[in-house]
Amino acid sequence: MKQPLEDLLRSTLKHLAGELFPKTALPSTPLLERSRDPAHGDFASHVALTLARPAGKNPRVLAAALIAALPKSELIAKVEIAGPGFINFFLSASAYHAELQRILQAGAAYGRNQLGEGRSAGVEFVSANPTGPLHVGHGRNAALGDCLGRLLQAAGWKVTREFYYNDTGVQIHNLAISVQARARGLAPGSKGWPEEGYRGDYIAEVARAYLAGESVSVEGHTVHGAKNPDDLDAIRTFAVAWLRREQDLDLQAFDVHFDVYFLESSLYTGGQVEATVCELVARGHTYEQDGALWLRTTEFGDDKDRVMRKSDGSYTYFVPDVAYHLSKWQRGYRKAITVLGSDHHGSLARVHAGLQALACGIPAGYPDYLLYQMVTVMRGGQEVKISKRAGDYVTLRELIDEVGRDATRYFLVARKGDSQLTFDIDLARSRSNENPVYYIQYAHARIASVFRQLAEKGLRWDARNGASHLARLSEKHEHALMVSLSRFPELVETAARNLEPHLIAQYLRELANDFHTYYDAHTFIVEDAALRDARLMLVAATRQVLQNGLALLGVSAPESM
RNA sequence: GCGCCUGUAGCUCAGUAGGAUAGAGCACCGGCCUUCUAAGCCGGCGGUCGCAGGUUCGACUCCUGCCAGGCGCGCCA
Repeated sequence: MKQPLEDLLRSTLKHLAGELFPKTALPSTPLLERSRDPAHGDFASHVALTLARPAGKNPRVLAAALIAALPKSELIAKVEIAGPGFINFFLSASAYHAELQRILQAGAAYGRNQLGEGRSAGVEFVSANPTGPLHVGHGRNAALGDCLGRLLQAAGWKVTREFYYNDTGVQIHNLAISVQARARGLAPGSKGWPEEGYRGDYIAEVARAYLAGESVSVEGHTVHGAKNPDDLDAIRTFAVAWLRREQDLDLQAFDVHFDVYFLESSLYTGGQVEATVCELVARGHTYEQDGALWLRTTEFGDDKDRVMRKSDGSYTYFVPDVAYHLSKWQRGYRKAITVLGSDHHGSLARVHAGLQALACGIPAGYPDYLLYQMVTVMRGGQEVKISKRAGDYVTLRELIDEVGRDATRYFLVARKGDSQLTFDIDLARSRSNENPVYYIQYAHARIASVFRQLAEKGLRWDARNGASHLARLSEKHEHALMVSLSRFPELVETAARNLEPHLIAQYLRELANDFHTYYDAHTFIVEDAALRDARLMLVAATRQVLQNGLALLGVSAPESM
């Protein structure tokens, strides 16, 4: 709804450019914004204020000239100049009526846009190493990444969800020797227990299954427990598969699914790590010092140079990181997003620098990062310390079991990533009625109930009749609701562009509020068929947008509660 | 010491690429169920947008400097 008006305004301005104001002064930023105060109309433009200085004219004079040049449009009922030179647009009722019809015609597609133009986007998230169950922080990552994927799909991107993990290396070695110790009957802390071992009870479970010769199927292959506690390779393979499967079960319970599992080890076996280093050396961005090979990342905005190959000949983790992100580009992702805990933000500059040093056409900001701050968990009024090795931490599974999938997802995406999140389990559990997700779902359930009631009364909704009597929707609550509905596509666009899923959560709460207010103020199932059908049209459109919005969050839209 | 992030109502947080009188929820006080689900609605209370400068017609928003908190600064991953 905003776009046609924006286009109209911009083309009018282009027409006036050079005559009323210098051509170069035309801003590329949006010219329109939603008015906060209904007294200011539906949309407001401050373009006259912006142009006043370069034009050397009074903004109100500019505004008047702009309005005079504006072509007639069915969308616009009235245009006013206000204050120092704001232009306020009052949309016609028919503009909103047309939008209602658009919502019902588009259905699940309402709100989508073509920002991505069908290009390929890779969203990498969770990417937890298979050394233990997923915890709350992974939950935030999973919720953000999955919603982002949904948002980008809605914005016309072809999205691939990718999970990157390491199946070798130090942490995995610790995992293997921990399972081995358990298999030999050792308990954490006892004599012979490895210093860096993982102490959680789940390790004992892995050891038990290994000794019992159980089999594990994950990512399309099956691993059998070799039973032999001395075979560390077999233990490692089994443990990795076991924990990967556990994670997959958690993620499935969270309704999060991946298209690609990418193993860090494949970058070594496939030669990409070696190739990346050779390329960087060939580009002349490296030097040797103290027996190590360094990359001059400072030439590309990093604050210090980085070691790529240690003096013992092995690579630092930073090299596969670069090779991995290079592979994203090579695999066709024109947009790549890495969802990452902000405690790892130090690696951003390095990866960006490494990719730029390769000078292979990757744009400067590639990949995008969606960083999120730590989640602190409160239980019994106390913070639950997260210590993976001690095995004492809140798992994602526990949260889902206690709070429910919908509420957990909603909570974890409802806040901006860059603010810290306190997840109070007791509150979420014992006072779940106050949870905003129920408020939104309740609006949807109420609508479903309205249509059930209608059927029970032997009535049916005549959509065509409703469509021809939309002029009957003249109450202020109806107008407010129509305004909110029409904002949805703008929200999807902004949220996708800025990688901000929380905007959708925020919006849905407001939309639900508009609906509940309307519901309490007016009865929908009235005698007057014209009014009834028109109101049900608005209600049906609300249901559709609630569904579409909840779908973006991966939260269900229940028919009853 | 350096870098990134944060600081908005008693608490938890929004504030959509600088716009008009800063908004929700919770908490607290007071109203609303013989009528489509009260998991709801309405009203009230509550603010020096961390502090100080600067840019601008206009700053919660941009810049600088301070203060406070979180995270990160290894030939660890």
